[in-house]
Amino acid sequence: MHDVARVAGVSIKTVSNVINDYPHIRASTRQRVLDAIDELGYIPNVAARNLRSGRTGAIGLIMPDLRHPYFAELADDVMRAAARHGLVVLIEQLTGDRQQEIEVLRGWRPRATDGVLYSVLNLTQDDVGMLDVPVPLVLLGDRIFNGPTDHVTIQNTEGARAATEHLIALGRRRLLVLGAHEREVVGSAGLRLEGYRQALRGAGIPYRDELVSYVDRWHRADGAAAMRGMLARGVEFDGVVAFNDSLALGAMRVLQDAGRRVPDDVALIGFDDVDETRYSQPTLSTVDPGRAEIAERAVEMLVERMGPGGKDLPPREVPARFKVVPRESTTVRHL
Amino acid sequence: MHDVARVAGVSIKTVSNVINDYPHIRASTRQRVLDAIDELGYIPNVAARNLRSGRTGAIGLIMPDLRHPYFAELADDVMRAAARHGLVVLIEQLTGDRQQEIEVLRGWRPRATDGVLYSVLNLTQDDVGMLDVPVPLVLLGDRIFNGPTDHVTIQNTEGARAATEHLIALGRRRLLVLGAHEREVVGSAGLRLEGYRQALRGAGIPYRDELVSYVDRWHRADGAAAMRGMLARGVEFDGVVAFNDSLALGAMRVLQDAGRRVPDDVALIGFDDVDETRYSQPTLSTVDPGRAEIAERAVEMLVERMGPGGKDLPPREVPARFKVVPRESTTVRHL
DNA sequence: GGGATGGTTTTCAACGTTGTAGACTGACGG
DNA sequence: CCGTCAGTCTACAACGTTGAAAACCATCCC
Repeated sequence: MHDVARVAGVSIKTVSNVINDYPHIRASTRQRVLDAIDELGYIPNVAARNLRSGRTGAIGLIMPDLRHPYFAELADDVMRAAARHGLVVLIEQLTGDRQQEIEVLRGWRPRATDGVLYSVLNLTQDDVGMLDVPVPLVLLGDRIFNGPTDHVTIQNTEGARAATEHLIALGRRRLLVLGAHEREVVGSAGLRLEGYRQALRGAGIPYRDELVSYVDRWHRADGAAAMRGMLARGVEFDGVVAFNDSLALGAMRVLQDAGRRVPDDVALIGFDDVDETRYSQPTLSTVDPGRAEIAERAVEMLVERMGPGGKDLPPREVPARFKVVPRESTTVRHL
Repeated sequence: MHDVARVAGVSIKTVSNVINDYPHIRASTRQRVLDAIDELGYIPNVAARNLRSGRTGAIGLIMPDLRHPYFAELADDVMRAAARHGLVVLIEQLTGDRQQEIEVLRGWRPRATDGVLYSVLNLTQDDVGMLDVPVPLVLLGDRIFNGPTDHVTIQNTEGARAATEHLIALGRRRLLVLGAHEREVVGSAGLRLEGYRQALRGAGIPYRDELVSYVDRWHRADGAAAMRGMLARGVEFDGVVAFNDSLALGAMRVLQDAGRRVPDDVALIGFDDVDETRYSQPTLSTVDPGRAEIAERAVEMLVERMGPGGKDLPPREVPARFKVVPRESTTVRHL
């Protein structure tokens, strides 16, 4: 920067002003500085800028690992949205371990960014205190309500309810659930289960616990294992509400191995609308939770909070628009 | 840090020394400092540290977007490997635009990290000059050879050849190729095509251009479209070598829609061994290019280069071990 | 002509840390 | 008793940038 200043014949502060688009600069001066920058191939030192200005130009994204297609696609959406605001995204993966999650929040990373997007996983209402971090924070997803922060929520209950109603509309009555979590109430699993129950209630179908499969993790392998367990126990069912697409796809595979036709014998619906659902055999009906909108809004809200006066905004909660996406796995062929 | 020093009754430099594990510190002093740090909840300022020390603790990962399951899984592997070395990963996505790719390399991001992992996409041998960046660089994948940098390579030719031979061993002779790139020689597509040709040659099967489907991008949708095109043209084939799993899965879906049985009518093999291949219907045979090993080795090599004397190491090229993973899409059922 | 005005540029200090070099301390050998 | 030495600790400056405030400089108006 000193070199640039010397070449352009100005002070380093003027170079700084040019770089930062300070308005009151004579056009000719600006041009001389820009030329000098070009000539010398000068690139600002990020660390020094961060140190002096207190902002890093980066936001953190704390989420479960990228192996989940949903989170990979969410990360992609977030990175694109952030790029539109000139921000870089630092991804921090959660292992599913509650202790690690708390350490991540308490750790230095949040302080190395201007703000944090946090796709909550293992924390509960009791952990609200944990969210009292010194940087702007926006939550994605579910779990903690009445927190001190902004929150872009997936409409878990409403979405699961709509998914379940979709199966009921096909005439299915014995509806398996994949992905429930024991004793959980405020997480995705708990909320989606509630949606399922609401739909049953609405249709006058009794809720039966034997149809609920408790699955901790939501990978394909878990869906496959859960379905194998159900089949082994000889449970009868003609529809499956899976709490995410991976579970649904893992389960579908097992169903087909067992000779059940999808959707004829068993109709199947997932949750998340990952790209993969468009290419499975059969294609998977699912609930689009509004992922792109979630990323977009979350970044926007974070940017607002990072801006001047952002600290004084009251906590906001924005529900994303969801919609049921019917595909082949719930489309009974006309024979 | 000043506060910590005051509370512990030492100079700030001693605090710094404790934090950085400087060996010559009296145990009692260290303890007093640690206690003070704890008491005050002190966290080092990353920007200041970066500025003073010249290192950022971050490495860049330049790659195509995370929507490709292969790259999402690779990013995950890289992040885990980096974490083991105490490094953070900054992901930069490529759009597929050659100009953007050059800008990314020329841009400030590489300079904001201690080193860069670069999963080459659109550059060719002619662009070797572009790689002359001021930070340590390790290439992942293919494309540029005899570059000035370290290079962890996928065994594209050998892998594709083994995949093709796998189909030939099943007795298939009319082998479709999905994912070739026009006139390309040194990229994944070119190298994999070469492997395909080698396998045909080895088996005395003539190479026929009508069986080669040129597909620019390698998403599921592209595989589906390519396969639709082939079917529309009435090309006859009994096996498909797809240059990645997404292409294969997209194509498989179209094949099944068209009433072709996989693998009975058409055997199908992909490339990458993404998780999804284990759950498709039927499961997809593929080539495991050694992704975990690639991430691991690449980070290791980058760390070596970032260390003292790293600049003087000669460029190294490490081929990853690959292996064919046979699954149902190439396992003819015994009827 | 002098002061007010507003655009343009500069000076100065500071952000929080670490590298360098040196100061202090006690133990030890001569 | 002094010099040496290893082990500990500290003073100081510097990393490259930007915020605050002041200086400069035309222009304009009374």
